[in-house]
Amino acid sequence: MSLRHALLGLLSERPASGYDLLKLFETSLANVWPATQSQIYTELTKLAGTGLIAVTAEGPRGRKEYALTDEGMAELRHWLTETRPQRAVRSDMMLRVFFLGVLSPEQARGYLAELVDLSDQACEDLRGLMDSIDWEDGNLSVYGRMVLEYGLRFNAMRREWAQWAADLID
Amino acid sequence: MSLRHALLGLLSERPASGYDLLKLFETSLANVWPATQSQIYTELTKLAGTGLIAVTAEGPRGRKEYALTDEGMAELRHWLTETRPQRAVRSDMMLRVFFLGVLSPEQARGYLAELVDLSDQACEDLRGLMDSIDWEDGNLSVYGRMVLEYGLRFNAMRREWAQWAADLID
DNA sequence: ACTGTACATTCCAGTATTGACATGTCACTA
DNA sequence: TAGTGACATGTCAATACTGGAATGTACAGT
Repeated sequence: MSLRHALLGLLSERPASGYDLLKLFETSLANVWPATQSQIYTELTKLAGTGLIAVTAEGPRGRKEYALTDEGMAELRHWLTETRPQRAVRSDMMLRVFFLGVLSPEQARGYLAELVDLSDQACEDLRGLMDSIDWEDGNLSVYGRMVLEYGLRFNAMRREWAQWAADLID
Repeated sequence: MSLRHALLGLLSERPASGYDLLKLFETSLANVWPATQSQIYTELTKLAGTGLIAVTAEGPRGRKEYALTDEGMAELRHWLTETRPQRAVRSDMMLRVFFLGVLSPEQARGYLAELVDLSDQACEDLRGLMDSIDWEDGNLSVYGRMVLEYGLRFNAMRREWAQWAADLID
């Protein structure tokens, strides 16, 4: 159900088309809630159907600009304040670690070394993102930056952990 | 596709019934790849259909014990060595942070304070889990412990971050 | 005038996941 | 012996997600 709220959240900042939202997902939200193009367009149609958002303008190439309605804003606030976040986080990466025992120690170490590289790469990407973003925006800018910091800390933590774990195999 | 491999991984340690696997998911795997009962039984049937696992014994109450076949083991190894883990991690919790701007600073701070508590709680739960597990087992024990350590570090990191973020709002 | 690229949307089949409901057995104990 | 709780599986409808195909428009540069 979070995709719905992710869209409401983005639209709370400013009106946007499906295409705009897709780009926003690719940059800012990709690291916390990835979504595909088909999913976004489908959900926008549903959201418009239930009145949480509305088409406020039409542009070239069939562009439809959506904006949050009062009901949509109410739903967004309700989600943020009245519902508890899910504790469960799925991690393919960590799931694999459980079963490294079926591989040789060398292979297991190799996997963990890969995680180190991957975390480094992710950190670098986030830093690139940080530089590329126009930080003059509204609320999303302040809180988006917070999430970015989280990403950096998270990857640093994972890097250290993978290093530690790889050393442990010896 | 990871549930399939999670099951293969657990069965690589020892044969087990759907019920056993369900319990294993509830404890060890709940934090990296949650799965429901219906999903597990459905997947076991499919896996048995494709020959990656096989029923090796039947017990009371219709209990069916599954074991990994050679093909299943090959598939598990293939997954671990030949396929890249997904970088994307969905986090409801962090998604919300993006949109805290629609709330008052007090409410936003409240949410972050909740994350601090939640992380503390998670740490405590993991420590409880650590004490309750029989660490004399095979491979799963070694690598399961690694994942547990990851959980502890992860929650500690998140705690610090949430604290930092809450302070930032002032 | 042509061409490539970015813009922009819709639809679909297949798979994964959720959250029930339904059914029955076995062991223990009050 | 009646009841409870743990054991054990199967099924279903609804929703979420993936990955791709199909279609077409506007614009900038050559």
